[in-house]
Amino acid sequence: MADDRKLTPQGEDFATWYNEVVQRAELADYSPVRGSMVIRPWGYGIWENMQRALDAMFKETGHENAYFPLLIPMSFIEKEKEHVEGFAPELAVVTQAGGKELEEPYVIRPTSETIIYSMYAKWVQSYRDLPVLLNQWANVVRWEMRTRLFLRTAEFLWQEGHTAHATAEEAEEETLLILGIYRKFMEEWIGMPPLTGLKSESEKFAGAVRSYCCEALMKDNKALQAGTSHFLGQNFSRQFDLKFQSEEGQEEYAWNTSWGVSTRLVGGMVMTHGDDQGVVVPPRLAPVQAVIVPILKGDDAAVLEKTDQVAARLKDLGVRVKVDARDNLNPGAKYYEWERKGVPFRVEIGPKDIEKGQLALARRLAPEGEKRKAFLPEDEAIGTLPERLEAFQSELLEAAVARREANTVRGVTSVDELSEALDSGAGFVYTGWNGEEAVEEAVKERTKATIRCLPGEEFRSPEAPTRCVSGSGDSVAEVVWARAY
RNA sequence: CGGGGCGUAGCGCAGCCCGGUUAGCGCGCCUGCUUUGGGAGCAGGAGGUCCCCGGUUCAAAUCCGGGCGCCCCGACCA
Repeated sequence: MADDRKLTPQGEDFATWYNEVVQRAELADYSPVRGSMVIRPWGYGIWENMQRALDAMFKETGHENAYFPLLIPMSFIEKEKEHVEGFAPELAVVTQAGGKELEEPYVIRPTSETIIYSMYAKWVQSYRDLPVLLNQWANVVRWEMRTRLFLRTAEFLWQEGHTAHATAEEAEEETLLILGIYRKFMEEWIGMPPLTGLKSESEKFAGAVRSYCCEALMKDNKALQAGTSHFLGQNFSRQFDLKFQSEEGQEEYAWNTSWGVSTRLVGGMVMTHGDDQGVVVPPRLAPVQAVIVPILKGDDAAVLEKTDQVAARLKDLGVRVKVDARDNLNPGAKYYEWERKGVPFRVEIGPKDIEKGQLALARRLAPEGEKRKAFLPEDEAIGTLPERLEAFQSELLEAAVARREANTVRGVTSVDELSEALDSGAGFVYTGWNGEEAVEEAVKERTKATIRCLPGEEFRSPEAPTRCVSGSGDSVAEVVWARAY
């Protein structure tokens, strides 16, 4: 159980650090299935807390959960041209069942637009049936060439929202509503502040008219696409005959949106806050917010009794606590283990503390120059823990925002300058763009960076760029470049 | 799919080039005792299809052929 090796430092090899920390913090492990991982209880607990928070936000805004089949008829996927082109290379297909060849193969869903809109077509006749606002929590399979724990796995867990509306304006509004929810969730729960904006034509979802996205900057200065919200127009409704009769009696195709975030967010959390000691889990997501370690030296019964008392009092205050009373590990070994897993606070209780009516309270991270561990009067330590957890939560967000800003370069006007900025460690680089795909390709070829998004208004530079970074043509939009996961 | 690396006890590795006893080491695990405020100590013990299939040989972890999987770089990819 004890694991006394140090992690590969982030600065030495970030990718190796990531693989080690995910496994050794017991977030996930490799499985016998190629490219598929097992999400272990610690990682799954974090995902469950993400789910709970997001689910509540979806429901507050009028969405309901439903569930659609895992298997989708091949012909459904093939109906929308760009959709099938986008997903064909990574489909897993079922051709046999019940010992017989199937008449029509089934695809294991890579995403569910097709089967969901085919059902909406049955349920919607009138504008009075709109909007339809459904979400499903599900697993999907995409046969990726190269997989990485949480970031890109062949099978992953996600939520996918699918809505149908009577007007384009309403659908667009929905797309942006969800983008806002994603952003709020990432900031307030993960402490991972994303840039939000629009995808370029080449990066948008296969089958969408427009894709909005959340792009977060990881500690190695690579961008992670953390969530997307798509305006699908009538692309799918036309293929699946999703029509309704309008108030004026006209037959019209519905307007759709789809949006999703996945277990990739757990990887984003790791790469946003983790350090050389391990993962750091934001308090709101932590399955255990405070671990209590009893220091046993002879007077065990008294210490264990006090430990249980403190645990009960913290639980009453709404703190998720765990008592680690294992007797085969030294306290130090437990500290390292819980720090690697990223528990925000640790409480130590020993005979000396009982004598003095105090507790030792240690933070997973402390602000510059502050000690991580403090001895506090028992009542104070317990009573202030909820607010300390909230403070910890906001400090994580503040640190992540500061890191993003420190690694952002604006006003870049040439590809040379862009390339130089990226090579000297910049994360997000802002430039002008003439809207041509050829520029994206040329820059990608040279720098490995892609347009992560056309940033939303509040992220744009005070002065809009006038010329394209390529040097040819006026800028039609400011864009953000980064090397991405 | 191209290039590179790797696969030997739960984990990390040595042994392989140059075939030859019961296949080793560290950590972990089990039992006991002593410990416990930053990765405990001693003693005893358990644990192996040497990734898989085939070939060469009196004899294969080791040599040869094929396959599978993992990691890194690239290509590909919401």
